[in-house]
Amino acid sequence: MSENVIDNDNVVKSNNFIHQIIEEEISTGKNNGRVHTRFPPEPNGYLHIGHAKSICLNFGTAQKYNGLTNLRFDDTNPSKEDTEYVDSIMEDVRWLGFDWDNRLYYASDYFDQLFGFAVKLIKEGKAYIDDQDAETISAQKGTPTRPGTESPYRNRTVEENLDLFMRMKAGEFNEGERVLRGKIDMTSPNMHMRDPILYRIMKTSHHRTGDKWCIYPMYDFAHGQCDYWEGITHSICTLEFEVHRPLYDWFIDQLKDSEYRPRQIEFSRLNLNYTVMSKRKLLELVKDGHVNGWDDPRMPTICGLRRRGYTPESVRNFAERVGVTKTDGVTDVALLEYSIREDLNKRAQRVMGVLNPLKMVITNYPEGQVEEMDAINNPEDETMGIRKVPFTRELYIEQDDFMENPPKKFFRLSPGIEVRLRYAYFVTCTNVIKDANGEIIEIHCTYDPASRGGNSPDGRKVKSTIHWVSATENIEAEVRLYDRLFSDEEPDGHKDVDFKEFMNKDSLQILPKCYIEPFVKDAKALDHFQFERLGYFNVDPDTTPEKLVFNRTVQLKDTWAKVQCK
RNA sequence: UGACCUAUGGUGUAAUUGGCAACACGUCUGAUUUUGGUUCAGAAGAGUCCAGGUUCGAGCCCUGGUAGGUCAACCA
Repeated sequence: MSENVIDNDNVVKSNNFIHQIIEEEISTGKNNGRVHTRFPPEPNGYLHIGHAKSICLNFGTAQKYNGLTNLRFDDTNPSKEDTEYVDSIMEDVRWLGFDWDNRLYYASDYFDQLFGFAVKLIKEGKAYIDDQDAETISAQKGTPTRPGTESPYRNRTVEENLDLFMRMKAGEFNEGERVLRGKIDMTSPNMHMRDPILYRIMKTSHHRTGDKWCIYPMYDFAHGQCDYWEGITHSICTLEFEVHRPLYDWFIDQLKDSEYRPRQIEFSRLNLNYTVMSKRKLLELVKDGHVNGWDDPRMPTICGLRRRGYTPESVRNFAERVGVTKTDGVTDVALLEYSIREDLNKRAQRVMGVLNPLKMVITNYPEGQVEEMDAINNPEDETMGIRKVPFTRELYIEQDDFMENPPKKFFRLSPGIEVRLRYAYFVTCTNVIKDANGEIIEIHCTYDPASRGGNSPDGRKVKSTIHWVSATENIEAEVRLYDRLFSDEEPDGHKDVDFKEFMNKDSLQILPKCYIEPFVKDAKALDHFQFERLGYFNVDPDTTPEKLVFNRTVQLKDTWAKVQCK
């Protein structure tokens, strides 16, 4: 990678600013040189490519410094969370290739300790019960430019606070009637320090603790403490938590009883052009049926990318290439596409498939004859060997590979022109058959028997090699072509226009009847292929024994398409 | 009238902590090619947000601006 510096000892060093901080700390012996990170999703939705960046950062950083990474579910708000999400998150992290070993935690594991810590703060006069409603408290908080004012309940006695807190826990009050607040500083320039709410009443059963609790800690009151109790050294999160850091540190100060101290470090979240990344918007796309679920191959979710045909390696490489900084920017999806092409080019089984069939009849080829042609499985990897492809008198070729009146730089088949059928023969177009409307329905060719395998003994050249599939010896398949979901580079970047206005109406194109060479007949869900000259495709899980379904992961680079545009 | 953060080719990042602004994607040439793919060779493209200052020397340090982001859920 670009940030890799190969020094004289030939050691590859990747250094983002977080790694630099860590190396500095290791050299000064902070936390005894220990590195322990965590990936802390809230189980309220599916993970997306932005989370993948965070996962790679957290797990990758720990790996680099011989440290550990915990998986921790930040489940402090039972009204939004569900085990459905817990399961999908674990699956996605594993799929990416990371392992939390036996270190699976939940913020809810710490509810008792958190409660105890709250009691301690109350006893020390650092927290109090506020009886006001949300609106009043909010109004008293002031604004970023105007200081807040103190709650009339701020100076209750410890005894009264303790009594009220116990009664909150016992369920004596209704939701919204009481909250526990930290007693910090209502005039702080940082809004988060203005007596933040620590606990609120929620009479909702929790997906793990059931009805044991009716008061739940807020994010700020849970996250740093969980870090502390787990021995986390580097609490890596996204930029919007920057202003929470003083509060994070304040709680750590109240907790700390040794030299050990976790440190929150913020980095900028990933943005991709032509896509939206917020959970809320992705949920909207799913709920309103704009896509077919969280794992729709057009979605930037990890499960969507997986179904689309992305590999864990490609996603990890992408994350590495994007880098880690504090500057917010927008990454070009072209980089993501490059990452998957790069990976699949080396690994994908090649196969011939015709998406938009045009029948070709080789008039001088014996009827009923079937020849087995040798085809290379992957030119990038000789060990993958060769396979046989059946060749017959009637074939399908791609509609785009024939033009009756070709423009200047069109190298493919047209009347009177000779091309190579890949791994088979040279053929020359002799006739074009049209229907009553003048539509081309079939083309006739003659072949040169001497060119078997694709080379003529007389050494003559052709300008083009096209792919083909036997019209009789093939597998029919449905192929789903995907394009970007949005036609605008930044669909959620317009103040007055809803992001859905920019949805690309042609983001999904279904080709119900394509022809693929017989090799794919036993392909299993998620298997990758390169359809030669077209792109990378994988088998969609919708595939049944009766019907094979492919997704186009990404097209091959297409310089001809560029030429045409000019 | 606030606090905090950020600013380097079209895009994402780097610059050994003060020493000729580098890499990748993208773009454009050319070569090779039984994939208009891959690979290979090469090119264009920034003088580092602006203005001062320190210095032999500043993307890095100092001063002052400008622009953008974040913060006013009993969300995370």
